[in-house]
Amino acid sequence: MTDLADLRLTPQRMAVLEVLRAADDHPTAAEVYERVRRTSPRIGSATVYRTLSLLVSTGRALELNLGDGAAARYDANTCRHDHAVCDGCGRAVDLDHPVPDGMMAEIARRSGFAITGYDLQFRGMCPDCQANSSDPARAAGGTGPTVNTHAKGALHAEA
Amino acid sequence: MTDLADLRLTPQRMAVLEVLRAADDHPTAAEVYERVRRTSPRIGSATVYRTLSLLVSTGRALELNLGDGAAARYDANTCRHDHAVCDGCGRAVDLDHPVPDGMMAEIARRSGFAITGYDLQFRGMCPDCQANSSDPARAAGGTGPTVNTHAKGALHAEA
DNA sequence: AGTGATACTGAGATTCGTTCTCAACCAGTG
DNA sequence: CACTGGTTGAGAACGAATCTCAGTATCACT
Ligand SMILES: [Zn+2]
Ligand SMILES: [Zn+2]
Ligand SMILES: [Zn+2]
Ligand SMILES: [Zn+2]
Repeated sequence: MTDLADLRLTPQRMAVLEVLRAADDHPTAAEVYERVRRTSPRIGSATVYRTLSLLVSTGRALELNLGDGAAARYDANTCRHDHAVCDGCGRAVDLDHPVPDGMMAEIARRSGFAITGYDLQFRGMCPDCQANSSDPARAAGGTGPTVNTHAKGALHAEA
Repeated sequence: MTDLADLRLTPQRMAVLEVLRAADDHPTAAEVYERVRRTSPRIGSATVYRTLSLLVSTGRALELNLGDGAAARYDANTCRHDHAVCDGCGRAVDLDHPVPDGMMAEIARRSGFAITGYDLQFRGMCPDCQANSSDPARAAGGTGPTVNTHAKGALHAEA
């Protein structure tokens, strides 16, 4: 990967990068901020946001938009990978799955696009939340996330 | 609170649904609001947001989170389909392509998740923006024309 | 008609994530 | 030492989306 030579390695940036590298989950910027403050209490949130986008734009981190409209998440695992997102607890686990190369070529051919990449997330229930599906209490460590209402109804006109 | 079995087809909801059905792009809530106001000037944005999520939760529209951190987009085409998003102009075109069923089963098996669905967006340059790529107005994304996974540019002092 | 129950609306306030502004703060260079 | 340019941090500002709540519309039953 790109080396850090072209970056000014300030203590704040170092702290952010270390927090991100130590994270096994996929923390949001706010979570990174919170963790960085434990070792660098004087850091400002603007610096964390700035550093995260710097890391992303230089290929040292990935920004994940898991599609639920929530905050962006950051991933120090820069190898191309996709995620499975739990509708219950919001956890996102890494997927190391084979991507059919022919599929992207086919899409490019049929759409006329010059495809440069793709984002793919699976959604479902993680094993923990499947076990606790009848229990309204949160799974271990779960940050009360997305209440997914899949109720169906019918619009009926009376006029 | 609201029992979805008791839904009324009010003029406001009618107007939102018609705007969405008439849209060939994938408008954001703000764009839907703007268009609805042309025929229903008294409508409030809260009603538009409420109606859109109502349409989504009752299966009459899809909410798209195209992953660039921008606003959600809405789609009256409720058939399962994916999108190709242009890094140049932001346009999102529908893709009608088959995703191998075996892939989802494999993901489910390996992750332990109970997979209920997936979100997939391709990114790249649409034909129009490819033609105008000689114009150095803006080339925010990677300029690589071939299949390249999330090419990251060198760090440039971001404005 | 009237009455009450319930759903819906719209204006504004509020929340949340993120970016911007700007004075102060280093780190180099001469 | 002063100069210069990148960096920081506090708070303001921003855009998207939701919430609050009083007022309105529509229903069921008389
Ligand atoms: Zn879960
Ligand atoms: Zn990951
Ligand atoms: Zn384009
Ligand atoms: Zn579509």
